[in-house]
Amino acid sequence: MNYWLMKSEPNDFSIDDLENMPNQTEHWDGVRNYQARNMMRDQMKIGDQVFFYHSNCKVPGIVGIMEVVREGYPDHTAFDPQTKYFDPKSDPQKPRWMMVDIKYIRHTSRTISLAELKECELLENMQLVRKGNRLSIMPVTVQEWNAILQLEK
DNA sequence: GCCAACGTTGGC
DNA sequence: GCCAACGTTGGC
Repeated sequence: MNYWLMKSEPNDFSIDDLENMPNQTEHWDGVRNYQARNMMRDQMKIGDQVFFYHSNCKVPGIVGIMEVVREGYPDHTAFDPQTKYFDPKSDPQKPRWMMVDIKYIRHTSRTISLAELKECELLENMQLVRKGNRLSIMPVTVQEWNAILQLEK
């Protein structure tokens, strides 16, 4: 099993929104970055555990845990001119963008802030805390995963 | 709102 | 294939 972290702007889609979805499950649409796309297409497997991260907000940080429940398939929002994620270059016969389905597991007991993650020595090599990191999906090692769960307590 | 970092686009 | 221009991300 693999571990991941996925970012979302809470104004757009928050951990509470996910919890309130039917079956507490939603497709992770709108990713328009090839590296992130490749991870969803090739590496994310059913049962993988994922941190939900709130970005671009007052206190950026980890707010919950979720699980992959459907593996990579075409992101249909790329085909719909009505959505802000429309991409005319994505052909339904040959989709450019992919997504996975994610199911809510729980909120963390509190927001584990980016500032706190940056202070943790065990996490100093984590992609998230590196300067200039802009990937919205990234792998988390088992050591990092466990270190973050320790921080939560 | 600013701006650094980074990805993408497109002319050549 | 290079690289300047441009757009986006996201912390602060």
